[in-house]
Amino acid sequence: MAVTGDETDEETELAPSHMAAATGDMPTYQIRAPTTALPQGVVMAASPGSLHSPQQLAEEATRKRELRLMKNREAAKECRRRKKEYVKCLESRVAVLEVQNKKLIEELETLKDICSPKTD
DNA sequence: GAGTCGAGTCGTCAGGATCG
DNA sequence: CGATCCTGACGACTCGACTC
Repeated sequence: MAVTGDETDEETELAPSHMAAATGDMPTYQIRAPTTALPQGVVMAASPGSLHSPQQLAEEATRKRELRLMKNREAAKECRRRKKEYVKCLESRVAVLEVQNKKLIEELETLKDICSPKTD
């Protein structure tokens, strides 16, 4: 499958935050970062003071919409990246806990053997 | 090879959360 | 309170596996 190579292995603390609100489930893996950086190639629109004709207003509206779509596109990508990372994090935690659980069960069996009265 | 299916990805919209 | 951010949901698209 031709997939975008956006895998990262950075160790980020994924802090569940607000929003157990609506449907409750799905904890969020949201990291509020100061992302004021615009996607490459984005040029800020002309200052609002310089608008005149309806055509210019329409162009401004179009520019705003395109900028919003572009930002949202990037936001969606980032959101999906974080979600993948969160899931990966959960999966590795599951793996660790499974090993831990297995060890505890083994330990329990050993202790049972030691403590159980011999019936010979 | 053509058709179908399931899984994955992407862009967009809607609406709640947050910020200034 | 308007602007912006974040994310679930949806539809469109692609790709590989499978069947005929």
